[in-house]
Amino acid sequence: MICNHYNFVKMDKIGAYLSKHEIKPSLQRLKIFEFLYNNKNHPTVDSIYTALSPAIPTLSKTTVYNTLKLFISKGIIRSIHIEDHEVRYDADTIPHGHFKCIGCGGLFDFPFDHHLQLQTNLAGFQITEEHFYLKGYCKLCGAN
Amino acid sequence: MICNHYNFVKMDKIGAYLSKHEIKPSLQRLKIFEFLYNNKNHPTVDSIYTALSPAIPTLSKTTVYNTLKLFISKGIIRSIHIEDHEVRYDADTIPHGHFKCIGCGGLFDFPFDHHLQLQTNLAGFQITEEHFYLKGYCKLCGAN
DNA sequence: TGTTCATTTGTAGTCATTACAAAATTACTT
DNA sequence: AAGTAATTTTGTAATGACTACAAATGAACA
Ligand SMILES: [Mn+2]
Ligand SMILES: [Mn+2]
Ligand SMILES: [Zn+2]
Ligand SMILES: [Zn+2]
Repeated sequence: MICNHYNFVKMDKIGAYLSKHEIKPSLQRLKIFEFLYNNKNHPTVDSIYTALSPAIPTLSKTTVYNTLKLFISKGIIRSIHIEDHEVRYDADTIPHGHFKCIGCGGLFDFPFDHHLQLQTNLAGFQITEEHFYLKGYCKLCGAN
Repeated sequence: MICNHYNFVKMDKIGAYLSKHEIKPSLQRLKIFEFLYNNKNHPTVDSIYTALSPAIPTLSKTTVYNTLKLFISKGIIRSIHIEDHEVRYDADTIPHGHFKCIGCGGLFDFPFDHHLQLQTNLAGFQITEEHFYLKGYCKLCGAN
């Protein structure tokens, strides 16, 4: 159920990855990206902030917002908008689908062939992003 | 480019449509659904409110919010969350794709075969909704 | 060390949405 | 038709996620 498109070996590789994308690897940026990389359940701003606060006691929620916005502008993470009241983040930028469970709130990855859909009447349109997601009940929450 | 999945002939048919879905057809509800039905550009709460205010001078934005929420709970419209700062609404509930132009902000329909994707590793998951959308530049905004 | 620049932080402000209760409208009963 | 109850609409206040902004901190460099 989990996509593994990238292959960092160690924490210190993340610094090089950020640098390669013109992002100076400060402590906060390293930790935030590391958290996103290790937690493939698509965290929210709040869950990132709550998780990192103990390790970085001075961390500000504004920094989390700013850093995620920076990451998005550099193209190394994506934001996921499924519910109107929550934004979730994903360090996996290779196109894949998402399943949102309306029971437990879990957000799961699944692969899909993103070239199947393009045989549609969008001639002359320039596509830069594609998003595909499902909603329903996951295996554990199955309503029955 | 526009999907036409439903076939109301006249305004007064909308009352029956609402009733069939356990929605008492008040003036506000009729007008709001009619507007959504006639404007397939996926309006926002604000554009609905602004458009209907002249005809219904007493209209409250709260009523627009409440009515849209009611329509969604009864399953006759859908909300579309693509950007984090705007929610758009669609009276067409039959699965179809959306193309969001990052130039002009336009949101266009396109058909797609929603059964193509389901050959994926989601065994045991109950799917209740599927959403597929693209972002990029429309024919008019084409960046070149 | 001193100077400059980039990053982080806390606070104040914004804005879309919601909660809530009063007002208005509709439905029902006598 | 008048009275009563239920539903719907409306306006205002409150909420809460996100942003703007400027001070504080920290890194880079001479
Ligand atoms: Mn993902
Ligand atoms: Mn549509
Ligand atoms: Zn679940
Ligand atoms: Zn356009």
